[in-house]
Amino acid sequence: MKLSPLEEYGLRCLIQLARRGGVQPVTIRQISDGEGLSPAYVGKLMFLLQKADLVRSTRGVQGGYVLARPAREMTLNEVFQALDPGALEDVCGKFTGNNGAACVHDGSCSIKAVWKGLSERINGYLERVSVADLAQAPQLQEA
Amino acid sequence: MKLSPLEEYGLRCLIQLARRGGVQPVTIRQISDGEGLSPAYVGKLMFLLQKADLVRSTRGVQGGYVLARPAREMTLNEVFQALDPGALEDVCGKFTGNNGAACVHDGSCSIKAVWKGLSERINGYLERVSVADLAQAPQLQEA
DNA sequence: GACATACTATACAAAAAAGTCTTGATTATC
DNA sequence: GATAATCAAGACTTTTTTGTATAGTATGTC
Repeated sequence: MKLSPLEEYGLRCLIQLARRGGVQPVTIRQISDGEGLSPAYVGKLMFLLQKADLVRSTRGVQGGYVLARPAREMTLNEVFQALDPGALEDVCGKFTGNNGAACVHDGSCSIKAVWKGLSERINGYLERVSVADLAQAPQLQEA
Repeated sequence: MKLSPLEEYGLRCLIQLARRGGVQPVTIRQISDGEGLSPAYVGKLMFLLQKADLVRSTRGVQGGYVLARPAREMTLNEVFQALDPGALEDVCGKFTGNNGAACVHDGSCSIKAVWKGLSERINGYLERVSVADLAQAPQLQEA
């Protein structure tokens, strides 16, 4: 039950974009300097975020990245989904044990029900927190 | 934002113990057969669960494992903590980037506040679900 | 239109985690 | 008290994930 590095760092990059927040694109170099990450790694993160339509890129000399939408309308749920696809989903499909393709609990699977309830809770919380919340306040959000 | 295999499988083993629930110890072989896992792997899981005082073992011929406490008093929070220590904690200590030992956001770290809020939410939910809830009902718990 | 800047995409290496194996210790039964 | 059953603990291998490197494409400026 934890955040992956991709989720953590990707989120930070988005927050930095939101903070610099102008119309002027922010370059990978600027982001990587600001966050203490390698340019190559930031490139990969931005690639993932762009595929999920969270950032928009401009190439060439004055190029860089801007948020694709206002930070206020960008939820943590979307962000994590983009950076670690299929995380909170399909538990019974992933963990099947060695008995073959099907879950040994097939039919009366209680784990599935619990996990569903749990993931709904978590996603519910993540949907109520926007990137703007994080970008603006150093204080705890009581969303 | 996902469960690790250890958390998933370890939880299942506990549920199985709760279901068989007698005074008679359940052997590793029985658990591994029931869950479709290798005996060696179940051994490792039970080792972790015992260190956390969630199960109690008896050696020798009629040995095996029993729950250390009633399943009703055993929360998912404890279980996950036992199987993946330090998961929902200390994010800023773990992900520091390349700028050295300290988080580049030191001082005005908004991520830390957010993550704190998030982990409190999740733990709050996990504390309200017991192993007994999962062992008994195939339906969704609205805890 | 050549060149430098900057993103795009994939292949590769390194690190972490998962899962297996082996050796050892303990206990009931005969 | 010898034997078979069963857990204990750590070393080892395999797989997955993370992070890096590299080759390629687009664009603004001179």
